[in-house]
Amino acid sequence: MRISELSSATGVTVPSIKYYLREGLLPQGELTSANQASYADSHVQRLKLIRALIDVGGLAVATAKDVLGAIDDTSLPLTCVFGIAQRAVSDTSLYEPVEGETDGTRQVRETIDRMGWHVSSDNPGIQGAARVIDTYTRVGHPELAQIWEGYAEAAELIARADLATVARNERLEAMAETVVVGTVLGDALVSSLRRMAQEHISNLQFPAPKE
Amino acid sequence: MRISELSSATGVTVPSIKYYLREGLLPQGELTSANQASYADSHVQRLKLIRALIDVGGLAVATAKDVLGAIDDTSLPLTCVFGIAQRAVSDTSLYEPVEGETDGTRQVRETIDRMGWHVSSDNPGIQGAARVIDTYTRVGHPELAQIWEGYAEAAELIARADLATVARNERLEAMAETVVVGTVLGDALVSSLRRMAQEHISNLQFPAPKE
DNA sequence: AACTATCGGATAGTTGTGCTGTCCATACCG
DNA sequence: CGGTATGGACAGCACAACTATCCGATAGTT
Repeated sequence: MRISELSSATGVTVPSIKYYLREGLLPQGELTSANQASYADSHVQRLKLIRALIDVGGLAVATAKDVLGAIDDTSLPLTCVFGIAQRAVSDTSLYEPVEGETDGTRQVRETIDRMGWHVSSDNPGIQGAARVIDTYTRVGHPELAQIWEGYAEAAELIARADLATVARNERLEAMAETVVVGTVLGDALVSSLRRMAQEHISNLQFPAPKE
Repeated sequence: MRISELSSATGVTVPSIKYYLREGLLPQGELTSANQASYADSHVQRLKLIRALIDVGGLAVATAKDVLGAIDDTSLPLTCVFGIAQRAVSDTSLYEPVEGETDGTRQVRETIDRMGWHVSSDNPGIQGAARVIDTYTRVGHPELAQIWEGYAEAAELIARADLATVARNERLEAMAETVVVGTVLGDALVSSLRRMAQEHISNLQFPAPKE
């Protein structure tokens, strides 16, 4: 398969494919001569995955490169892949360490205890959650900082579904990819479902007159 | 309060404040003469809100302008503000309409029915969820498309917590802002909690040897 | 009243990201 | 054998979000 066929098989333009090759997201094709290369089905799959991570998962190109590297490194244990995928979706200013002890970090620790969770202190979720809580108060909406109880229960349900799906996978070598795709795209799915549920519950609580 | 005081009160640089003024996110200060303006506490609050939406919520500047407009428009009913906030967080390629009937849209409709939700057909979550489902299959991980059951239950829990918090607000004129902040920042909070819960559940299912 | 720092407003420039376009020597295809 | 496609290098582009510079006016100190 040559580059133009790879392009038409995936809908990605040839210049973009060349860009991903340059950036190291897509492995080089097998060179058949000085300036001819052939691409396999695995390149089609990889390219679809790249676009999924970038377009649907919202990852930056450089971040996508990192998680693809984690998928390819078969020596990495699964928990490690999880961590890399988590850090990838968390690759925004949101997750930069909050300096020192804040109300947010305190509340997050309390909730972790209450839920009986066992979470390592470098989990990016801790920083992210603490920052959101602190922001709620900062913008003058401390009432939102109490929204926790429902969210934490829900997060545990989600994580159970996540792990059950990963465990159900029979092909062991595909599990790393499942973990990455599930973690990165799962956020978008949860948000989308939240939008729908919000409208439903909102209709129950504030019934609008039919137009 | 002059612009430099506004700057030091919020930690936002003077050029950035000028930029937000230009773009219409921050209302002009009251002109005391041809080239002197004074800013009030409301400007400090607004500026903090702007940075929260952009930095923590991840909104684009232009999108933040839209939701701020929705907060200010007191004639808008709350359900409308909800919709605008939802569309704001959904302002990525993820939510562009999927053309035609796909497996994803079919599965989303099924889930909506099963959950007994009442969701209008232009809810951005429908497009977003459908696209994620379709992407799961496209990248060769159809097993993830079954992750639904847990997610939908969890989304309903989250939405209940959201609505309960909004309803609990005593100041009616602040409810629109609560809705926006809760919707926009809530996604980040849910994702963060998901990261923590994932690590916890992952430790339960795949206990790692202590180093 | 002079002087200096700061102001608002306008405009231009910078940085980073994610492509896209052009070029060229080579290679395949009819 | 001639036209089209290829790989690779490099420059260019569009957009977003600032950031820097300049200007004449003004506020506050002296």
